[in-house]
Amino acid sequence: MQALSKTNLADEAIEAIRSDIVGKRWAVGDKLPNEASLSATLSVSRGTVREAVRVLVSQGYLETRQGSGTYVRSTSDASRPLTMARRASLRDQFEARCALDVEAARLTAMRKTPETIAELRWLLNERGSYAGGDETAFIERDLAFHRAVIAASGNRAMIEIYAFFSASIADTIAATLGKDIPEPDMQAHADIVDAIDTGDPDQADAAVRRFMAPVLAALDRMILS
Amino acid sequence: MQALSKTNLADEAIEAIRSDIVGKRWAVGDKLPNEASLSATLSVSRGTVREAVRVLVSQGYLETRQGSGTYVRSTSDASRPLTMARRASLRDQFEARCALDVEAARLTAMRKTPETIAELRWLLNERGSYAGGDETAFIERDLAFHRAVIAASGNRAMIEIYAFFSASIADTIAATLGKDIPEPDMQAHADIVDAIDTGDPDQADAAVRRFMAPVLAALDRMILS
DNA sequence: CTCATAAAGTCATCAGATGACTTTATGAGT
DNA sequence: ACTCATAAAGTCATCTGATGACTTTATGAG
Repeated sequence: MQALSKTNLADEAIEAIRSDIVGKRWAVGDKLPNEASLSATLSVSRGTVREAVRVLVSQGYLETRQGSGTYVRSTSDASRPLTMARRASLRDQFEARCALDVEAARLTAMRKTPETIAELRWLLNERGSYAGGDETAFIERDLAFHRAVIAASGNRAMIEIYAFFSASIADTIAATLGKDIPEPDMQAHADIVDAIDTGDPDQADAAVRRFMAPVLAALDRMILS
Repeated sequence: MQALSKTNLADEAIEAIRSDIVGKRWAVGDKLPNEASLSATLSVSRGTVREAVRVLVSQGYLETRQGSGTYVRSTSDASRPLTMARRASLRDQFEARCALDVEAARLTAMRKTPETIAELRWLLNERGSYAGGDETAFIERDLAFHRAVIAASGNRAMIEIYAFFSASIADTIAATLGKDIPEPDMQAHADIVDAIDTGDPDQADAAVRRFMAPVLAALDRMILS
């Protein structure tokens, strides 16, 4: 597909072996070639082969038995996609989170109740505007509002995936860059609630897109610079 | 949880480092001691340290930057949301997948190239219509088309999450009910490609929604009955 | 004070060697 | 012919040392 990400030898070895496993070249229970053979086949050192094998063991694909060999334990790993998603770029993760924001807002608009709207307005009021002080707490209040919008959609799958991206994005931001990312103001937030309150999915959709556009644009500028 | 077999230095190193991470001895973004130091601290060789670190990287806890060091990326268990999302209802999972379909189609419409469109049309032709025979192979071809639409968006996070839901949905369907879910026909698929080809995100969005509506409606009837 | 360059620090990878454990081959004893 | 202890071979586990690639920091000329 696209291989623009600089890849190291061990990761290539992991993918090479994994593809042979999921491609059913070896069945469950089969014994892999020994480390020396794999080393020669993949044109990497034995140490690199061992790193690759150990990762695949930790992911449940393989099992090693000292003195005996390495065996296929499973040909699939359900946790892989999320692990990979977590390694995607900040831009991509944010874009995915936006997708959930938009679609959840549509659902919420269709399924809203007066109580839902009241709770959202209350959370938004609690959030307030940032005026110095404990930034972590403010971010948590902000996130609580967004989570509530998703939660109001009633879709548990979206709720969990959204939480996944929120945490992953927070990690990435904390680890890589300062927060030069614009924080939409009170009015932008209130617009979302109002749009949901109309009960029209298209209005909710549009409100969230307007909300997110400047943030995504800022991320693009960061990448280009 | 962990077996009592202590027969493995690398696993002990993994647990030692992981416990220091989740125990907040190092915060997110912190730099770990270099490989030589870890090697001395844990009383294992550098190669063993590297195996341990690589496993933790694959699990999302750490991140290594050649020439710079090894950094804490997350202190939380990344697999929890996954487990919860898998437990969501089939309806919710499908709805989440639709959200990705819609948003990815928008992105693809904006970023498409002639090659992209050509590949999509080729895949759709390969898919053909189901006319009896190997149903598994047909489903795989159908999925390949949908995956290609997502892949063309260029968003790696969405690609992986989509794969996650696809697999999870397939599991759920196989485990619980037969396939009384309607399969959109050739024309519905072709409409999506055409809409993407216009380059207009709104048209792509609408095409996917038209595509998905009957499927979601069928799921709703199932739940109500 | 700026900025190109050198130096130091760190991960990536390789090669070779030894030890531990498992499996298989061997052969004496019955 | 069979049994079974033992040797031999095969394989993973681990260590040591070295080289290359990349990043960060220190240096010094202008």
